[in-house]
Amino acid sequence: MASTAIAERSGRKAPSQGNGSSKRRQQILATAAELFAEHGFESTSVRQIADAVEILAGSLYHHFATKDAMLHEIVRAPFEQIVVKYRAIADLPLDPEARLVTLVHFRFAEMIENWHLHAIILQEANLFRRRPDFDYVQDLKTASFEILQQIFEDGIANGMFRPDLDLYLMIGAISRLLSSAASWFRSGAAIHASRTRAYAMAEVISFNVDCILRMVRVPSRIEAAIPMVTLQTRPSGQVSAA
Amino acid sequence: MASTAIAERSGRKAPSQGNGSSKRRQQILATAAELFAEHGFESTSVRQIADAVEILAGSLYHHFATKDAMLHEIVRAPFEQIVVKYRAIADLPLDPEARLVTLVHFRFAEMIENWHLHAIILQEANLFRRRPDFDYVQDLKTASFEILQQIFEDGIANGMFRPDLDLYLMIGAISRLLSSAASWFRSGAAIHASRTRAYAMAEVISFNVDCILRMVRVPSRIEAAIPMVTLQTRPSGQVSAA
DNA sequence: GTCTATAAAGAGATAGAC
DNA sequence: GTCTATCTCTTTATAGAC
Repeated sequence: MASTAIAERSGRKAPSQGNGSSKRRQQILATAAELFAEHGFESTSVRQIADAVEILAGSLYHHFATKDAMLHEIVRAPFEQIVVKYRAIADLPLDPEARLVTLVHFRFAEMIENWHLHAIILQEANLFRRRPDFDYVQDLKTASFEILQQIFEDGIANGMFRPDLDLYLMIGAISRLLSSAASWFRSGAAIHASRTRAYAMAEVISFNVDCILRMVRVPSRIEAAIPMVTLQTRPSGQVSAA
Repeated sequence: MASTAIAERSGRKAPSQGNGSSKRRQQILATAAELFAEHGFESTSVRQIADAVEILAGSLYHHFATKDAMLHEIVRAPFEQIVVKYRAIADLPLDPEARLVTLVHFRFAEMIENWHLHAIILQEANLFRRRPDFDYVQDLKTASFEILQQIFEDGIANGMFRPDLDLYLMIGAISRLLSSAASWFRSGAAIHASRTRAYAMAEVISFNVDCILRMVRVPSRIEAAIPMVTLQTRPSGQVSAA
């Protein structure tokens, strides 16, 4: 029923919009995501996107109903899938600290990999807050907050993390620390760090893990070894600890 | 010589542009800053600014040569003055940790106070990187980096801070932590933190100071008392420790 | 200093030929 | 699935009356 209603709404003669993923569609979306991330959604014109994929502006409307629809397609499903992966990691059979470290590793690497998406989520936060049709973005952010919350509650319960932690502030701080660090790394500042040297991603991740653990560990564990983690991602998309 | 050249360049008949600060000019700039911070520079039209100050769009060009000129006036001088104040605090006759804590307090409060400016600096980072006429923004960021660097070098030298600190990474992390925390606080999330309760600014600052000190202190000082700081700002703009 | 009026370019989107 | 052509609205900016 729902799908019938959607099909009726999405196009009079339904060209190829809304559903499948022809190569062309995916290429256009990837290019649009890149431009949105670089210049902002509202400052990117459909003409710029069209030029970049060597098509005429009008022809884009064969693939997508509106510019907004492109943004939805870039953000919604991919973000949902990412949160699913976060949850899988948080559910691994490891102690809370190891789960935290694994999640931090994964989140950072994942943000670099899907940089365009995360840059858009970060930069267009105002837009998403204003527009009700993007409410799902906030919902997904809340979901990933709660994933970290569970880890911290476990860690406090078993004495690894400080019992006086304000979880709301701490989780927010860690999330922002990570995404701003990824943003910094992606901007190339890590490489052209002219003042000293270049930084590899693993090094930046280790630095951030170290910072985070110093913030959350009980004082007696402040110098404990940092858990090593290797993640295995199966072809199915499932993750497991190595 | 330079000022003559600028006067010649800035306008044929030089209305009231470039120099003084009539009330009207300041009102327009304040409104523009608000809109730029909220919606982004490129997404804000001169018409929106004009509407907000109840004037016609064309009339704005009596006050400012271009939309870009407005942005320069909003960012340049104010940011320069802020960095001057950062430096004054870093030069106070206190031990390095007290100077760090004082600077963090001041920076956070100042970011909330001049929120529009900081939001613009944060959000339009891409724009400022692309456009050579905004190079001074990067220069000022570098200057405030070096102010923190001096404090950390002193703190490592006298044994208060970890000698294994990577200053480049740590200063970047702290700067981003603070500005993202201020952004979060300003967004109202601190008040509508529906899940638990509201947070006062002093509380958020204390939390961040605590996090920062845990990251930088030598392990033996991890639970040392946190220096209390009260800043006095004289009418002249000079600051001193109370 | 603000208005009216308008230029010139660019925006998002549509219709219909091929 | 892409093109040509075009509509309508909005953009930054200017000229000149008041």
